[in-house]
Amino acid sequence: MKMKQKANIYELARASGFSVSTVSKALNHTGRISEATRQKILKIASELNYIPSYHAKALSLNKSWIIGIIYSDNLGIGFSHPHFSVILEGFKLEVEKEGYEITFINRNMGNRSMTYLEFCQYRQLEGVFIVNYYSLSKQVPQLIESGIPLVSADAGFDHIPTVTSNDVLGGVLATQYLYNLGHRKIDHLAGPSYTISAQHRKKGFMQVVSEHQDIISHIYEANNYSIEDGYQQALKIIESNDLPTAIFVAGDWMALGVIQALKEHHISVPEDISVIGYDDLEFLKYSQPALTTVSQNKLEIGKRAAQYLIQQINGETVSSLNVDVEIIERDTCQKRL
Amino acid sequence: MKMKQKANIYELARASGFSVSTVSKALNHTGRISEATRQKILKIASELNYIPSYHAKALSLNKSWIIGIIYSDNLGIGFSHPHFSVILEGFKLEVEKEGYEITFINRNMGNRSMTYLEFCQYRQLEGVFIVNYYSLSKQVPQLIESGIPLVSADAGFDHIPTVTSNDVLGGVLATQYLYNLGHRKIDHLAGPSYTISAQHRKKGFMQVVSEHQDIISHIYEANNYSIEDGYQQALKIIESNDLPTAIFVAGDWMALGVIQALKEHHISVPEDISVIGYDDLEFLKYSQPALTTVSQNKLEIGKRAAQYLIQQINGETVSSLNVDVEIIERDTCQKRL
DNA sequence: AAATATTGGTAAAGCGCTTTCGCAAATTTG
DNA sequence: CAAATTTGCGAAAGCGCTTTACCAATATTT
Repeated sequence: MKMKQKANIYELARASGFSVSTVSKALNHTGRISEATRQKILKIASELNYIPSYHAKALSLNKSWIIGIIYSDNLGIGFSHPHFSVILEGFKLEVEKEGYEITFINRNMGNRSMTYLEFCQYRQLEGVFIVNYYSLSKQVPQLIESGIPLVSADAGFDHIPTVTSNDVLGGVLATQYLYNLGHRKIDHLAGPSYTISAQHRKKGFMQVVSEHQDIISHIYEANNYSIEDGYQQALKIIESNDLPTAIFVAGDWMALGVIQALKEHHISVPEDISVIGYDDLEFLKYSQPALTTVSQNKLEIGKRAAQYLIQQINGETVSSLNVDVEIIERDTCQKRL
Repeated sequence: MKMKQKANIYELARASGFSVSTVSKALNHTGRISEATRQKILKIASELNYIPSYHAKALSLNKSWIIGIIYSDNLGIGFSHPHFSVILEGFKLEVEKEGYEITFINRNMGNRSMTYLEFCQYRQLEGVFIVNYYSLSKQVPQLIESGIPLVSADAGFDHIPTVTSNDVLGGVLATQYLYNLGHRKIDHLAGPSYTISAQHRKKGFMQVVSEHQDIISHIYEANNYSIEDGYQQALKIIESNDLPTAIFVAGDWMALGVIQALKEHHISVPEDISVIGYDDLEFLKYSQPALTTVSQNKLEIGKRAAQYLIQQINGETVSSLNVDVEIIERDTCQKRL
């Protein structure tokens, strides 16, 4: 077979007998040309196996169709992060629908090392999605200032449209759920107070508590969302000698630790104590007993973030958004008579 | 501040008094120019906040510095895949070290829908990393034929350099481990036979069995690697009324199902039966009891795949590679006296 | 000191595409 | 049927960078 590899627009022009500009118009469905010549050119293009050059297009049009991703992973687990990786997945699916690609913003490409902003300029990115950020996010203010469209899925910067779970609602729902099951002694194991999410979940909890005079509650606070911390804090609850009948734990990992600690002290879940977690980590539906939890709609968060970013790229203004959460009823909560 | 946004090479030329070609040489450290003028130009470049244009560079140099990723996810879990997402992470880290970016090959960009190959040509990709593939991989042969550098982390195509775990070794190690613990009645729950990995693990198992006359074994086979299938197959083992003292399960998910089934039949792990899994899924170190398993070095697989691909991009020829696996001793296996 | 080699720099073409502007031919209007 | 409009197409400049080929000015060799 004689496929002329990588024909360009000039060859199409020669082969078709039309000019380069006419060919361009035919391929892009722009400008004024007759349908007849358009079809002729298209036919030849397909015969010659024509594929346009992205680089030339991008240079000429000054548009990259690429969105930058800031995915700072200081846990060292990268794509495996059970929360943010799903959000990123939702984001990717949505932007691809609109014809955009994603690329990871990386501060040290090859030899040269760049700032976030420099990379954006270098690659002419259309916008940036900040999935999450940690220490190396000092460069974010510079991005904001530059005026490039931004959206985030991690609370923290006030000046960026942010799409996150409605964690206050989550706290409310979880607590109400336990209350409606008949629980009146409900403890809350909060996440680390320096995280916005932990603050909000706690706020939701306290809101429900204040609405019901008959709830007796204690609040404990972990240093991070780890299984280990959940375990340690549960020990405190046990030592307090004032066991609740239910615990709202601000994270699934911690909930796992809590359940383990209870088990070791022969306190059974859910018979003695009901436990509800938060996050709905994929694999915990298989834990024993399967964890009841508050599910964040991660795919939806990613999707909405994508829409918000694209709207900004198109010149619209957007604000922040809280995505609803829902209770996933499984086996770690029980009616209290 | 008067930052002239987006100065280009022409402005550098005018500002410095040199020609465009000289400026280009200064910036890229190529050609023959004096160190003095080079410094002058560099100084001006930094003053003017110069950032080159990727598109112009790529068009001119005919080099994109971008590697395509085929990550067909028919499980619908995308980045969260516990095996392949880690491999991808390792790959990404390694190629970024060498100055490459990754992008996801996507067959329907915006309106136009492209084949894998068309996308590669459109974006002038340097090479392609096939992380895994499923149904829509029919286009892969076309890629192979095109001669673009390829590497895969999923066995299946003979004509692509592939980096995978040494699953035969894994089967051998797991079985030997049980044997050395004193087990002589060892069953194997194999993965679905249409997967290469399952075949290899089983092969390793059978190899050790054939080396020891005193091993009594049965082999069961699941339809997929799911927890559910593990559960079902375990029931068969239990019904057989010829319980082994140890089971080598070809996947962690299945192992979870197996343990659950045993538990429900009051057969305790590891006291009555030892169980060893395969994969070392991140979160299973927290299962109860913590699963002993064969760990695949996923980051290493990704890293080596990256190196192999870059070597091909640089014109070298590479073959396939098996990365070593290792036993992770935890709590589901026990000495048999 | 003449012949040769090296150095420092530039002009210009090329990478592949888009788009404005202009012009002739075809079509519509009054 | 002349005038005004619309249609179909092409020439050429522009996007921002690299690189070859060439030239003049130095430096090095006999």
